[in-house]
Parts: sequence; structure tokens; C-alpha cells
Amino acid sequence: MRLTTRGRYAVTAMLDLALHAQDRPVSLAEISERQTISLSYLEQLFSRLRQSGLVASVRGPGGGYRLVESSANIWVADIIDAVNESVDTTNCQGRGDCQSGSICLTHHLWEDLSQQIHNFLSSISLADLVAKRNVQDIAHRQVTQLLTLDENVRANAC
Amino acid sequence: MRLTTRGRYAVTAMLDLALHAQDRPVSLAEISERQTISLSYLEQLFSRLRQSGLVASVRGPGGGYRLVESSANIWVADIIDAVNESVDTTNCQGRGDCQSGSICLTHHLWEDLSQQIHNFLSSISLADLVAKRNVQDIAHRQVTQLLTLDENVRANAC
DNA sequence: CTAATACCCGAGTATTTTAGTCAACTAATA
DNA sequence: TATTAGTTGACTAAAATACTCGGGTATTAG
Repeated sequence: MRLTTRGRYAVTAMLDLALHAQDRPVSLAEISERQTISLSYLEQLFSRLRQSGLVASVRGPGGGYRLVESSANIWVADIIDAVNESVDTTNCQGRGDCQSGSICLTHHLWEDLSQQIHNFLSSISLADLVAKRNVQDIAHRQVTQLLTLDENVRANAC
Repeated sequence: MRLTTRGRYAVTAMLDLALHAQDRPVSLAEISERQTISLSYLEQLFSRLRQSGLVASVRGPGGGYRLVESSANIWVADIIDAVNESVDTTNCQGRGDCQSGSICLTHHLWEDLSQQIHNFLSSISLADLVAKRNVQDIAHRQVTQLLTLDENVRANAC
């Protein structure tokens, strides 16, 4: 899980979309102007967002992009995953052939933390950010997820 | 809050330190070998970690680095903050002079999300990662923090 | 005392990522 | 049919990342 400016741009653009695509599609030119992100860069980002099934395009005059699902079903983690290619963070590529056990251990610990961050961002929807409600719901989902963490951890291999 | 490979290296190195600095200092050469991170790069990272007061150095033969505080008091967010310089993620530099309200709104929403991520990583200590216990404690802290989120949000300005 | 250890520091550099440009194209519609 | 707006790919400047090199300095084992 990486969190760079690229992901920030994507989340910002999706937030703009969620705020403005109530009935009609929203063109990238609009988002570009409102959020001061270059049009061509938005095109690259939305190409990936479209391939990931988060948005759908409408061509021609009056066209633009719209959310495929309700903003309540779009998670921040999905947006960030869509625009970032995933990287292997271990040295042994998960083969588990590290020389000393300590290497595997720290890799393992990092992977676990990374998973926790991912779970966290998978519990926050665009609608949560926009509506600014449901904070207790988010917290509740967090508890549920973190309480099942031990099982995930046991299933991991270096 | 950025989460890049740089922060990953820092957390990995600090984890290595927490695992091995039980009594004696740990040299960067050891960490370099175990975690396959270049020595000079580690020197740069630990320079910042030292300036942030997270580690202390011991010079001379048998020297190295040690944690200033117990690993239970070192939070993942502190490590990542130490090695990354903070960036302003708004277009109006917090002056609030964006033309349309929608720009300020999305900036605001992103800032809020960023703060939530920071809070989350501020609730996980090195010791949590190592010990792999206290998951319920983490969850509990999460609840507490997220429930106070609304106040923070109200205090924000674009 | 001195040689070895290991931190300290700054300059420089290769690589990758980011962010953006440009140009040609296709689909849809007014 | 002209215009709008997405689609795609190649290309590029700028920044960040990851790393190297070459000197330092403090400490200590011998």
C-alpha cells in the first residue's frame, strides 16, 4: 500500500465526481478546472479508474464520467489501488528463502502493517468523506476488522 | 501523510533495531546486511531519526544505535514523519482563498482523511508490531480517536 | 598511543516516479 | 457534419528515491 500524491489526486478527483455527478456525467475538463489538475493527467488517472470498474464514461457532447456504484460503495483503498501498481515489498518475493529468520520476520511485520493500513482505507467510503457522518460506523468496522487480524496474520507466509 | 518506500525502509530498520537492540547498540552495518538496505542510505535515514529523537547513537567500536524510548512508546507515524518532509496538500496553502467553494471542500476532505490515516498510524507502536498482541487495545484506541474526529473536523479551515 | 570501529556529513548520481504535453483517434450528438 | 469529449500512446521535464563516494570525528580495544 503506497500513499503518494498520485493517489491523493485520484481521491480528490473522485470526491469531485461524487459531489457533482448527481444526475449528469462530469467532464474531466470541469474537474481539471475545479481541482487544478492537468487535463491530460486526469485522463491517465481515469483510464485506470475506468479499467478498475470504478467509473464509467459517456462519450460525446454532454458526456463525461460517472460513478459506477453509489459513493457509499466506493472505498478509498480501491481508488488508490486503481492508480498505483502494486509493488512487492519483500526481498524474497514471498518465496520465503531468506537466509536468516530475522529478515523474514521484519518483512512479515511490514506486510502485516501494510495490510492494516489497507483494511483501514477499505473501511472508508467516498460517501463517508462527503457526508461526514457514520464516524461511529467506521470505528465499529475498524474494531471488527482488527479483531480478526490475528487470523490473517497466522495465514501469512514470508 | 505520505507512505512511500522511504517510510517502509525506515519502519523496517526500526523494527530490526527493536528486535536486536535488547542490551547492546546495533550498528547500521548489521541492519544493512540483515535487511539488505544500503549502508549509506541507512545513514541518511538514521540521521533524521536521530534528529527526531527516536534513536540515539553510540560512537566507536561496539557502538551503533539504540531506541531512545521503549518500543511501546514509538509510533509508526513518528517514524514515517521523521524521514519524510511534510508537504502542503492544498492549493490555497491554507489561506482559504480558493475561488469556488468546491475546491476548498475537496481539499478539506482530503486533509481530514489524511488526518485519519495519521491517527491510525499513531495508534500502532513498534511493540504492537513485534508483540502481535494488544490488538483489542489498538481497536479501542481507534474508537476513541475516531469518536473525537468531528471536533477536529470543525476546527479545520481550508 | 594508535589503529580500528562506526557514526557523521555533504556532494554527487543513476534510476524511477510523477506530472504533464502532444497528437491522432473514436464515439456520440446537436 | 461540426463539435464535444473520451481513448490511446509516445514522449518529456522535473522531482523524488535510492544509492555512492569521500572525507570527516568520537570512542575504545589493544
